[in-house]
Amino acid sequence: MAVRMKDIADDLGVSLMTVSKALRNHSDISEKTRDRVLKRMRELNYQPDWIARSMVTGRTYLVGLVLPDLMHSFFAEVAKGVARKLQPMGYQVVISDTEEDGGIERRQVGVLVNRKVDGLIIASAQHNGRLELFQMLDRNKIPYVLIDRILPGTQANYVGVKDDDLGALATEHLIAQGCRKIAHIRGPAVATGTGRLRGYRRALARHGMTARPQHIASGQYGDNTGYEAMQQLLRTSPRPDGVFCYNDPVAAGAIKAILEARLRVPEDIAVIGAGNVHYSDLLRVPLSTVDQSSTTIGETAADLLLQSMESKKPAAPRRIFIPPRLVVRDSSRRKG
Amino acid sequence: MAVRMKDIADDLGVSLMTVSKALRNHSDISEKTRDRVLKRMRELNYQPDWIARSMVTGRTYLVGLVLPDLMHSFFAEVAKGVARKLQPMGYQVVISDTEEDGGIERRQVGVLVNRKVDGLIIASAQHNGRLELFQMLDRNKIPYVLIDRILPGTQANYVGVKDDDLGALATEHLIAQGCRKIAHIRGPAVATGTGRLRGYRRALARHGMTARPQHIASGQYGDNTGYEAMQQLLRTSPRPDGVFCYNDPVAAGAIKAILEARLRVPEDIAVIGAGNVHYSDLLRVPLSTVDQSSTTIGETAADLLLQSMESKKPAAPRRIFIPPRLVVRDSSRRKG
DNA sequence: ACCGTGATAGTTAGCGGTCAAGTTACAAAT
DNA sequence: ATTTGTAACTTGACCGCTAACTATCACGGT
Repeated sequence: MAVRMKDIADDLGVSLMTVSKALRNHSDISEKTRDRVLKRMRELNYQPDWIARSMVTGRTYLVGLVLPDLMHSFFAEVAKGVARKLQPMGYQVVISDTEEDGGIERRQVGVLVNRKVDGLIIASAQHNGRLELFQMLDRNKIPYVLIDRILPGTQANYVGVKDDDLGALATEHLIAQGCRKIAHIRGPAVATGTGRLRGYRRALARHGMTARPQHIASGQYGDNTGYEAMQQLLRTSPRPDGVFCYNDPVAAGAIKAILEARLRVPEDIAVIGAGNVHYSDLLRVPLSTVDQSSTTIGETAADLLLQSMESKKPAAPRRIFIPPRLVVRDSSRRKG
Repeated sequence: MAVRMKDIADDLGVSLMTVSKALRNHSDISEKTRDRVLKRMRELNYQPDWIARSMVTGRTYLVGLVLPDLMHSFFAEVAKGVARKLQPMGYQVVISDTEEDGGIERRQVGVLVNRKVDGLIIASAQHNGRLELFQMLDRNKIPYVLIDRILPGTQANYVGVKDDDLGALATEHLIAQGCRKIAHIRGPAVATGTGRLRGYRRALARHGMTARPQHIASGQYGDNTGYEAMQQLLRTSPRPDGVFCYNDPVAAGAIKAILEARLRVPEDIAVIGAGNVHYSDLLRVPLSTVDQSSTTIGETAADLLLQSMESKKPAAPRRIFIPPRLVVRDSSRRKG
């Protein structure tokens, strides 16, 4: 069916090997022959067979991208960044949505490994057994880069924001806007959630305040976390005058609750989220947020992975932190 | 390094072929031998080498998913649906973001084809040369399913909503809510955009109205299409009392413009979008919309592709239309 | 006793490439 | 004239697996 090297070789009366070498610019082919070969390849529209090549070289030019949830816009953006960086280098991205399930994650990584992907980029779901999973990768010498969720206690390539800093940045901003009773709607007890909480506390401490326990709401109530957690916060006393929300969807829910209670944003309560999802400024009250440069994270992770894959000797793992960036919109901007 | 069939064969004193057959439940292996083989496989944690297998069978168990924009939540949801359906069947999804660029699309499809993916799911960006692209697929006998954007004038598997119906459904709803001067903010001049416009016109016609030319705004002004197009509509006379927007982000922008003009939604102007993006009800005015069951589209496309891939004889192409579903929220709900 | 048959296992050839070790032919060095 | 060198190709062997034959053996029918 398709054109093979052999066809070209027979066609030109040279050996298969000559064709193979010519294609890969091997030094011991004369310019004349190489040109003949390349010309004929173009004429016949020869496409090298990746599979056959993989078989002998062991490289697949496939990269696995393992994400907890494609629909979460943060991960979608990361995916975009990764793809944009890798495709021009001849790599294809195999995607895997683990639905935040550790079991699926382990299984999928396993599948990808025995598909012999050249490398992996993983935003790992929380689960015990993560450690072994990554040790397995180390043993098999498969380069990988973790993103977003760091795995404490291991050395591994990592790209993400420092969640502490993110939390601190957001909280500092609220303080600068004059808020003095700042609440936090926290995220799940994974790295990201606890880091942001820690940053929140740190910022308060720096200004001689402490977080009132009743002002830290955790919202594991399902999908409209933000809405419900905020309702709960509104009943506390003193009533908060600023809220730092774990992420933008939560913040959107919080705003909804505040407005429903006939309070104003930001005059009565200033709100800031995190993630800078792209619809943030389409909300009725455009949402202040902390941008974590999702696409950049993806691109950077891809770069890091490329280095690990191309270099023969395993380089020392690196951790790259993208600085969080404040995006002030109406939900936290107090004039004067 | 890894365990191969040969290792198991030698280990057990049988031939390689026996192992191969045992693994695949070939009928001419005795139960006893098969069990011995499988047992040893488990003990040694044998993982078949997909590449080697592909090499001889010609099947890769890879499916290409070609999308114009991963960050668009519709496509992200589709991707999720596709992955969810395909992964359990042993297929992996190779993703490709074409950034709405026909050139990239063609190139990527090419790459995927010579990677020998078993099938493709494509939401094609608009460009001339599409036809040839799909003819190429036909020639190479690669099963594929188009989604969202149909390609007129060809026979091909397709899954999506009928955009006419979607437009009509939205418009009928506005009419039912008492709107009499209904405007439309239209999308780009591709299948989706024109279909929805056609549906809008059809619904109006059915009720003896016609679309006033000034009430059809096209908003190619960049990213806040909806906002700007709505401002323009607000200056027309008669002022519309209902707007059907091409999609939800546009609708969100439109609402913003309306509220800024100190008008009320839905009392003064009712608004409906399309797509039911997941943040629609986080907006200040929860947005009415037409759901196109993105995940279902993905799953259905995957099913259809599975059929084409598994059956040897190429089945007649099918077009599956998912009925659009009205989701009424506050932005269009008029009491009484 | 002969042969056909069904159940089980083994052999032979690749699939389309690449790698490493030959083989030429011809020019320069001894 | 013989050796040596080198540029330019060619020759197997092999990557891990499967398809399509071929071989072996026990058993029953005639």
